[in-house]
Amino acid sequence: MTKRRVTIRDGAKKAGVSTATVSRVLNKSKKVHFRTRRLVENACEELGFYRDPIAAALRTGKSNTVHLLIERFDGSFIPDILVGIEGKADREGYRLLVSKLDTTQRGVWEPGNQYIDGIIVISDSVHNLNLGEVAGKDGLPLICVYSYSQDPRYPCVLPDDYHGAYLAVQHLAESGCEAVAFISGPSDWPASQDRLRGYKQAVKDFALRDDSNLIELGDWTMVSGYRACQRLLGKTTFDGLFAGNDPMASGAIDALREHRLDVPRDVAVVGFDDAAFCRYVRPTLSSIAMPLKEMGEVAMGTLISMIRNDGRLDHNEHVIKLPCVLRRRDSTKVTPEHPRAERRTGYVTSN
Amino acid sequence: MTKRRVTIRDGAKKAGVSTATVSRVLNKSKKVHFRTRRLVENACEELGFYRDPIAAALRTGKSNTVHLLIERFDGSFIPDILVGIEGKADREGYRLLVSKLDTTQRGVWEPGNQYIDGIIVISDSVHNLNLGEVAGKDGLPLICVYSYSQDPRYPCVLPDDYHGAYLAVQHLAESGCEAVAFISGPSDWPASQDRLRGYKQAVKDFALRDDSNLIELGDWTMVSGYRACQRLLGKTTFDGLFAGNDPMASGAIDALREHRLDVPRDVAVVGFDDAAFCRYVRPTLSSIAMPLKEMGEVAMGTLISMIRNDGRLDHNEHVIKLPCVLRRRDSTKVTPEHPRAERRTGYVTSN
DNA sequence: ATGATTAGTGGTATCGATTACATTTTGCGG
DNA sequence: CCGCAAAATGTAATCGATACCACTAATCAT
Repeated sequence: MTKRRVTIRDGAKKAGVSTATVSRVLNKSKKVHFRTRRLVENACEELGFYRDPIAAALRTGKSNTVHLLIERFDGSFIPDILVGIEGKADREGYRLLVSKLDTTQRGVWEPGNQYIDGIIVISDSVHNLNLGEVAGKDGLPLICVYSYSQDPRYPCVLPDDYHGAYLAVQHLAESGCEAVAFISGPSDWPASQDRLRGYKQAVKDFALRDDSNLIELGDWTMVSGYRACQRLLGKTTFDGLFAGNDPMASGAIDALREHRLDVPRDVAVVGFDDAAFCRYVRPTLSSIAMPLKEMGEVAMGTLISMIRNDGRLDHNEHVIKLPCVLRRRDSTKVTPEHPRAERRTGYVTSN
Repeated sequence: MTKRRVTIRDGAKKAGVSTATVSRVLNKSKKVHFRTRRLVENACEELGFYRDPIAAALRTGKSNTVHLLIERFDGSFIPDILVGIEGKADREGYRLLVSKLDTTQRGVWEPGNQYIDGIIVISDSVHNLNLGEVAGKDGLPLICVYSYSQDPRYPCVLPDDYHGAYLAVQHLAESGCEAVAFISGPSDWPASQDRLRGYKQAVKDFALRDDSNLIELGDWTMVSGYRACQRLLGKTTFDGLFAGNDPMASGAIDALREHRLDVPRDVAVVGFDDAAFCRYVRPTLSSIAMPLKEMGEVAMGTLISMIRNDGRLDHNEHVIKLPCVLRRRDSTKVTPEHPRAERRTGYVTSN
């Protein structure tokens, strides 16, 4: 406990050079003779010396730390995004500080700036959030993941909802569906709008029944999916269903079951988000998986490049969209007895 | 960009006092006249001055930062634990640094100690992990969550698995079951052992059928639960089933369904962990919920008290167990047509 | 050979807050 | 109104690494 820290001075003395030289070695500066460098490296090695990042941060004003602001830790998509962020951060030598978004907003240690080099916001409701305020008046580099940013100073990384929805409907079409219903999330969410666009485009491209009766709104919850599906069943018929997220798909399946409709025989169903429970419900639920890990990696990578670029983004587009992928499961399985797919073979377009 | 930081000296000048006094105000030292204090507070307020935590950390050697080492970010129990940890940390004025356990172990910035005051390890497989090594030779205060620690220097916070299992079996008994099967996790996991003990005790206390044929092993996966249940069905009969976790319960239900047994009519089922998907499977799955948020809070609280106590734990027991709670859902519902519970009314013991 | 570069290195002020110690002010009994 | 303890405040060294500047030695062009 009484043991003093090994400082750069100890290293310098041991190597018989000045602290400045040791510092240069530590920072991989070019201007050190390779013999000296080796000398210093050995001395530090022997002493077990490592630079104190706190002292370095004080002097340089750079802490190699990124602050992660998370809206809800228990959002199901968070963990995978974190995996991506952490991996990239680690590889690039950045530390990660985390806290809850509102915690930080109410200013507990709000302008405890200066020791973070950038900010990543993970939220799904940033449209009612002032990013400029979060970045602080010092205008720290900031990027958000999973939510739109209107402000071009702050880039954002998003799943390509349009493309994901398109994939879902394409899959249903290729499974032989001819009328695909869509249960959308609330229409004021950018994600909902994009998914609706993707749905409509695919309906057109695959010559599915184009009918506004096939579209209903939910509020992302399971019960809203159940009710939306009931409304659909009350006014029209369909053999495919695309839900804006997995809980709504789950609720819809309940409604279908109540109407004695079998999934996937009578109606094939695709959800969105590829939540963990897709593997546990029966039938297992086909879904669109967002590239969460990649989103995290890209966000971290972009932020780092902003940090190194004096806080500015170098490329033009501040909205970065990453492609989703389809996860096929039983809820869209084509069984030998009901080879819907064959009926439609040939309709399938490119892409 | 060229704007210099507002320092303690600016605050001191503005308030007409010395930096020492400002510092004392900042640190809520008693020895400041309340008039001076107000003066300083106003000055700082006006200037928008906040102490630079980096400088403070350099001087004091305390950073008010706790390092969170997470084994797997995508473990389903992580988010709720984080909620607890973050909340407590925020309230107590601690920052949270996160990284992956193995990332840090392989020494990337390993002895970048000195700027963290303590460590929290979140892992479910710490029995093959050297905690002393993680804490470093400086012996930083360390606590683990969700995993056992053999070393009394490092406390751990766990769910009370024994009690949770007991609750599950009690619930099945009270729902009218007379023979409760148990699908255990691998027997080398401490959690499995505790849950088995809880199961056995409840079987005794509630006078359920005591039969080693009712116990099978799985490996936590859904398919292992399916197979274990098949084995059970091949050698015995039962009207209740307790699975060591939710995926195994889910697999078991598949096997039951294959055998044309209805859940909960023929067999009532309880899982463990209260995973998110319990609400989405059909029937919805009763489960034992671990007090994850509380575990996080208690871990953080305990760690902080260790930090303030020179790294040592003040109370004796280094294993802290928190009670689980039962979540009743449809997989154990007693229907009017099958009022098993009534059959057993009166058997119910205390607790 | 001379002056001009440049590579390599050292000396030391500095980042901003804390705190041991010194100093001043206040309070109070007599 | 004195004296002395307690309270309040100031002075300045310090934490450890960095980076500006200065300096030496080596390289090079003419």
